[in-house]
Amino acid sequence: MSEKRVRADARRNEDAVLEAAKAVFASSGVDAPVREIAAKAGVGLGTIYRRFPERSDLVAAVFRREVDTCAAEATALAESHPPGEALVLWLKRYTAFIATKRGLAAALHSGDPAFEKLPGYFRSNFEPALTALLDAAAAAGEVRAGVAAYDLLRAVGNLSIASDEDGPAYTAGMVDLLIDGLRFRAVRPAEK
Amino acid sequence: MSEKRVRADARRNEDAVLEAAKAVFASSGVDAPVREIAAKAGVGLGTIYRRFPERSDLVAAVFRREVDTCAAEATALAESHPPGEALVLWLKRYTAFIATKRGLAAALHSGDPAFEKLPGYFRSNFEPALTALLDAAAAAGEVRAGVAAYDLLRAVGNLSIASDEDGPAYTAGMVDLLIDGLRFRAVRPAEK
DNA sequence: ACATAAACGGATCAATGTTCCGTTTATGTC
DNA sequence: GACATAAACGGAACATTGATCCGTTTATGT
Repeated sequence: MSEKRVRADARRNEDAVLEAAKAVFASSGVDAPVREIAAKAGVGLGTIYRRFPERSDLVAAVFRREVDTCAAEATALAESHPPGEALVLWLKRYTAFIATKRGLAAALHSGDPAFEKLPGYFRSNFEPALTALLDAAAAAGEVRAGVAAYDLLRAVGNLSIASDEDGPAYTAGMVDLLIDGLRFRAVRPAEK
Repeated sequence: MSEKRVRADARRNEDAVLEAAKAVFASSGVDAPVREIAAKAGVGLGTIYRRFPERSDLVAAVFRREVDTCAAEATALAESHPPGEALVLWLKRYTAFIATKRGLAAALHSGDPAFEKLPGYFRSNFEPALTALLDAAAAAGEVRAGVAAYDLLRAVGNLSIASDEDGPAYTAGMVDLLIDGLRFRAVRPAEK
């Protein structure tokens, strides 16, 4: 079923709203009022609600957009870095992404139907991205083979669950350890 | 500094409010409106806000009360069951407690200052309770020694993070496995 | 240039968190 | 038991926010 063409001003406003929402969530938290987002985007409330029927739909859209951006960065890194380096850089990027999702995570587990498809979206975007990086790095002999992307994604997610203020340093240190664990027992091509 | 005596009707209403809040959170979710809680408790809105300056203070109070109840059950179980059995029963009770805190967990991670002392309250109540049960069970040779209560509490918490509808069954099964892991390599007193 | 439909935006409404203050009641003293 | 007093009560009112509605504006196709 062909999608009805969307006007240019509608596309422009949608982008503005998503950018504004991202910035407002970062500065005022994921519970910041829609009026603040509208003011920052320079649009009316009706403009936001015409495109996002409920506030949670807007939150979910921001999340999906950031998943898209982070997943796309895997391809970009693979094109400009050696396999092992690309993998490490992306895992650090992903860890940073998870860190900024703390407040969003609370909303995600609120039971709101708008969020129920997000875990799947998350997985269907990140898993292929990381699998590609892992395969390339393993083929280059820079990491061991046989590590499932999903397991790594969950591991970083779990390691990011920290209850003290030293959380970020702890998480970064543990992710470094994880990466070194990947390197250990890598099989160099010439050794095969 | 001596605490000013609180009137009997004030104490009665506070209990009524906390009981009502617990029931309303269970039936309507942790975001249920204060008006619903007031109606169920049979008090006015001013009565709630006089004792709990903000809604999040009420949520935190409900949580502390349930932590108190669950922790106290450890002592009660120890008095009426053999050590190993008391340990198992309490771990299951604790698992059930964690399960009912899903919605509350979202609120807890919202960044609200009312909740920032709760992890400490949680830990300072549950850790001694579980340590006592573990020590008694180890002394009876029913479980291995050397397992930190805090590690177990966190493990059950982490195992309770499930993203599908089979979560409860999965969690129960994994907690059973954990308990069996405790039993394995228990040192019977006569074998020492 | 014009017709038309998509998009806009902000006033308005409903719901909820929170405050305020006149009224009620528990408690201590005589 | 009467009385004074202060603690507690409760619901109307206020502020804020999610969401809706409809007159106006603007993008787009002919």
